[in-house]
Amino acid sequence: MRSGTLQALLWRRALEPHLGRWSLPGGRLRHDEDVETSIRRQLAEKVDLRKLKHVEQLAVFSTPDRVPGPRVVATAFLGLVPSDVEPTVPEDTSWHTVEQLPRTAFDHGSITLRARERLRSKLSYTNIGFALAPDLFTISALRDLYSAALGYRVSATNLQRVLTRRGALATTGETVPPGRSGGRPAALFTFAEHGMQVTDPFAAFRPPSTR
Amino acid sequence: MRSGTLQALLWRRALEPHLGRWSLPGGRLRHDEDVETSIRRQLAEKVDLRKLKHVEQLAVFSTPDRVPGPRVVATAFLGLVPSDVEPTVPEDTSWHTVEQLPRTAFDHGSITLRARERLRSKLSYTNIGFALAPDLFTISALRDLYSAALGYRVSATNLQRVLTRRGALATTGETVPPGRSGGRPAALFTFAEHGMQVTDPFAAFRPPSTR
DNA sequence: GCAAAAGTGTTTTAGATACACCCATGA
DNA sequence: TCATGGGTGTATCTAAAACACTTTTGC
Repeated sequence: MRSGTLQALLWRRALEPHLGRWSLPGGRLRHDEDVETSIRRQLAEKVDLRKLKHVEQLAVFSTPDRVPGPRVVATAFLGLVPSDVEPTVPEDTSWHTVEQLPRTAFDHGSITLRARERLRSKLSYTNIGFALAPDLFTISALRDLYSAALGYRVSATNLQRVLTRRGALATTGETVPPGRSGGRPAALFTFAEHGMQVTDPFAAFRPPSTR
Repeated sequence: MRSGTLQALLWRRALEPHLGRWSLPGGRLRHDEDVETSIRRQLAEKVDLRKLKHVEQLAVFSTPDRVPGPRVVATAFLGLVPSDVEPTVPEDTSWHTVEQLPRTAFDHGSITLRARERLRSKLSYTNIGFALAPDLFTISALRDLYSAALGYRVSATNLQRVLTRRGALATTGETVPPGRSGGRPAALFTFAEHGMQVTDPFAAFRPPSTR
């Protein structure tokens, strides 16, 4: 994610079919690796992306004709990279705003939209923001990340309170000086846990309280 | 599900490896079908189960040594059958309480537990109860189903209110006479929608209200 | 009449939103 | 001293849980 929008990393296909179209990075599963190891390897080898803070399975896409030629079953993943990773990606690879994806190869467009959907729901009931944010961040920076991912303006006030009440945020004591236009220095926060945790397990039907 | 517990349909393996152990029904994917079509076909052919009210992907299990011999990648599903389906299953197939599963083949025990986890969360924020209940049911019958699936006693009062407020329940006007021990006749309800719907989309971070 | 089961009314609690206000800084 | 952005205090809203109470039946 960069510049206030949610972005997906795509690369241009160098082979038929769908030569020249944008596609999600990936490749064949080896016999000695599981699917998560495989996708991490592919991202490292093919697009030099090693700093994923979170990787999770999305779904299997298996319609027989989803790819021309011999049948290909794909396990799709959602992988998240913090907003401060250097954007150096290889030639023929680039980040694309999810709101206006280019024409993609195969079903990669709908896979991307499903990934966004998954991210959006997890932002609500987990601490998954840790995977989008740098290690240290101000609340307004975090607000921008959440707003971009969710597609609507999030209130910084409430974001801070909700995440704090849930124990997801930790204060560092450090601050950042204001810009030219002034304003109070912003405090720097961290996520308390690294690794996804469900922070709001019972949206309803909670077990009876034990008091 | 039957008799107040959550149950899984397992069949005894007739072949090595793990001959005689209980395993989840399934089989190889054909070239002309997607994974959901495939699992529905296997359930129909192998264990004569055709009345699934809901089927959804769980996850891919792909650890290289999860099955002895040549590598097998499995796409696991959660499939739900209403409580009133006749329990006629073939020889060597039977329903097992998930709380005390027998020794299973391969990783089928952990797959089953993951399925239960998925079901439990979806009971909270969707109308997925429709897939566990008969077409017509009393609130106390529904309460028993929810209680068995969730593993704790659900209040009939609050269950009715929550599902009603969310628009998931519909009244039918019909009632059921009480048993020998008396009591007020119970009203029969239906689920308003057949097909899973998210009924509580925003556990948090709802978009600003448009008023 | 009384026990049993179903269902409703009402209070309480918890987690979130909304919004007014105070704080710390640059120019 | 004033505009600006950061942060807190407090009221309000909403969904759910908790529980007292009423309804309708069998015996």
